[in-house]
Amino acid sequence: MKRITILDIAKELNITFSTVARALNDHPAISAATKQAVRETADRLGYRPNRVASSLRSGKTKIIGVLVPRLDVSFFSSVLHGIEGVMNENGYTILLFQSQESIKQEARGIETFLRSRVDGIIASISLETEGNGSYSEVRDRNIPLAFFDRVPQGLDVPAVTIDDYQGGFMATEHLIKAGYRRIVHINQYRDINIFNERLRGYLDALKQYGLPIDENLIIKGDFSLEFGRQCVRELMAARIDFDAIFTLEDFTAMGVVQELKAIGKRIPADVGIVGFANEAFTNLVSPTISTVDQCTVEMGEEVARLFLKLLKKGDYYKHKPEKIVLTPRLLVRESSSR
Amino acid sequence: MKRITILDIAKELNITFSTVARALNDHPAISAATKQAVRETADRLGYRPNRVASSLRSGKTKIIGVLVPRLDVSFFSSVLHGIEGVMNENGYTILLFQSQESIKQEARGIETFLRSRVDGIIASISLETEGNGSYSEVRDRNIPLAFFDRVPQGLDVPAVTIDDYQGGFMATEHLIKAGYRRIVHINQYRDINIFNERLRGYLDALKQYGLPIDENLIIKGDFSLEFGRQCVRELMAARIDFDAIFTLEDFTAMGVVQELKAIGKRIPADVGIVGFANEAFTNLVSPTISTVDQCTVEMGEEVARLFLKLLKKGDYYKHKPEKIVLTPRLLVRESSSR
DNA sequence: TTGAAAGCGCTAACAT
DNA sequence: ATGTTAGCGCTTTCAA
Repeated sequence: MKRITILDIAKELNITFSTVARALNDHPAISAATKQAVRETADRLGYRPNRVASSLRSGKTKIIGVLVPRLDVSFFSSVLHGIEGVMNENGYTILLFQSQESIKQEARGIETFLRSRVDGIIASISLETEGNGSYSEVRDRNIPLAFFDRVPQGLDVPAVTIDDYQGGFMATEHLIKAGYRRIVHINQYRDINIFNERLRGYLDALKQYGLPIDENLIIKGDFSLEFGRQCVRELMAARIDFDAIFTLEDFTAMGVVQELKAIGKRIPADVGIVGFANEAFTNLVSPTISTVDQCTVEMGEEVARLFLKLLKKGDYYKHKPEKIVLTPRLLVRESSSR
Repeated sequence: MKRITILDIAKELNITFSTVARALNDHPAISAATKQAVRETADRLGYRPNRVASSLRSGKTKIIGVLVPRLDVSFFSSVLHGIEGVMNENGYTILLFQSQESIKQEARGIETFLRSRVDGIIASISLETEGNGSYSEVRDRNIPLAFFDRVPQGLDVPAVTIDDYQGGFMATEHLIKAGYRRIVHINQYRDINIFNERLRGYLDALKQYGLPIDENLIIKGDFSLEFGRQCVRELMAARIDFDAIFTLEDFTAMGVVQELKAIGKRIPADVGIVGFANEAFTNLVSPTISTVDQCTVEMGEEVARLFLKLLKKGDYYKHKPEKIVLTPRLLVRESSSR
């Protein structure tokens, strides 16, 4: 099947291709009759506008690059769901790239986006990324850029995040108000802003309620269910006294719950638990796990909208970048209700 | 910052732009010295090849359109994770579109892909799609096309699926062997091939083990946790005797478990449960739920590889389309172990 | 209201 | 080993 171009339509109708182009783009100077004829012929011949050609000429691709760490993590796929939904409604298509949490792969993604001449980039940085990664170059080329959740520290760019500080604070405050006093916090060993913020929230809540800060209660490691179990084992082995655990994310909390149940601790009577992320399972397991909801789909939609605003403004880097901070929702469930 | 083209590099070095183009593409006829000089200048000037131009000229975009129902469903985001991983390694980028389970939106997706001149399309059809949807047109245009999991019935195309028949059979057989005799099956009201296959597996297992088929035990509805609960309530209200339930997917199974526990039934002693999909929570709840694993990431990787083979062959629609059927894994857990 | 013509940045056939 | 040339299919300016 031969590829139909505006030239073929023009020949059919004995007009020039530029008239066809204008008719298809609903140019005001073209007569209704011509437009009608052009559209019918286009349909009849099975014409599909060639976006590649139009992009080359116009310099706009109507494509947005989205760079996420990995899509088998429900947080990122939910956000992507939100981004795609809004972008789609506004006539943009998503070019997708996973960094797989690798800084090198992240750089490849940006390179690909640059070569593909995307109209802009939305990203969440990899765990390995330090400083600005390859993002300064995007900025230098005046390509609009927005981040969600994980934002490079050094770059003053538009971003949508949740208030991780507040999330950490709320979780801890809730545990304190429920009467827990020796609250363990399991964090991550890497220097990632959002994780540091949750820790800061934890510390400030303790301070505000006059509780001592005990370094023995602050654990850093990698996050996983297994790590949660290990933490409990180590706390017990070291005979460290505790009556609650606030974890950086839900899988760790799940591990904590499993191990505590295994050694006969009652939840929430003996130990209160709060996780982070509102993974689907937290509301299905027994006891249901209290957690902090990160408004994933909303975050995606917000970053997409913020991005569209940015695109309209032009001069992306001349204005003060807009930052949207969503308020996390504390979901109190059985694991901390006593 | 001015956009650098091969012409700028050529001017710097006093050679022609075609030499530059060849040097950049590592053409054998170009001297090592020239290549070296060109690459250095390209780096120095911050040159990025323009893929849009190269695509227009070459007719290849190195972009694959991926059309999925929705990314907030973990099945699809996991498969996409697999697809992107393999495609990425092979130099392809993913253009993403969600049909949101709507046939109209699905058609828009295909239209977008066609206009974007993607090198091929990988898709899983929407629940609304009947017949071939808009896919016949893709075929007519000789654009390579492959499906995963949900495949249009009428089109003979390459596809990766799991053996849903076998999944249904294994689940049912396992329940029979565990001593359950009155096995309910909760299915979906729509005429979707993969769902029908699971039902067929259920029926055949009953037949093979000489158990009667009781229409009262076959329920059709929409899938959700709430529907699972409702089914149990209705079975009880109608005083229908049953000792096991095999559901079409895990959330329904979860609802079934919750409702049964609520009315004091013991699992697996009184009622055995098997779900389908191996959602993350099935291994975390209590009792852990037996389920059928769909090999999601593997499915994505397989469909990507199948696709790459297809691309190499050319003449996509002249060969007999390859179909890969993955064997599902039955995961026996507490909910059906007695 | 329509036509003519230039050019976006490459690839690739042909020429030297 | 390098240069010349002709497009790919559009958008857009200028002219009629």
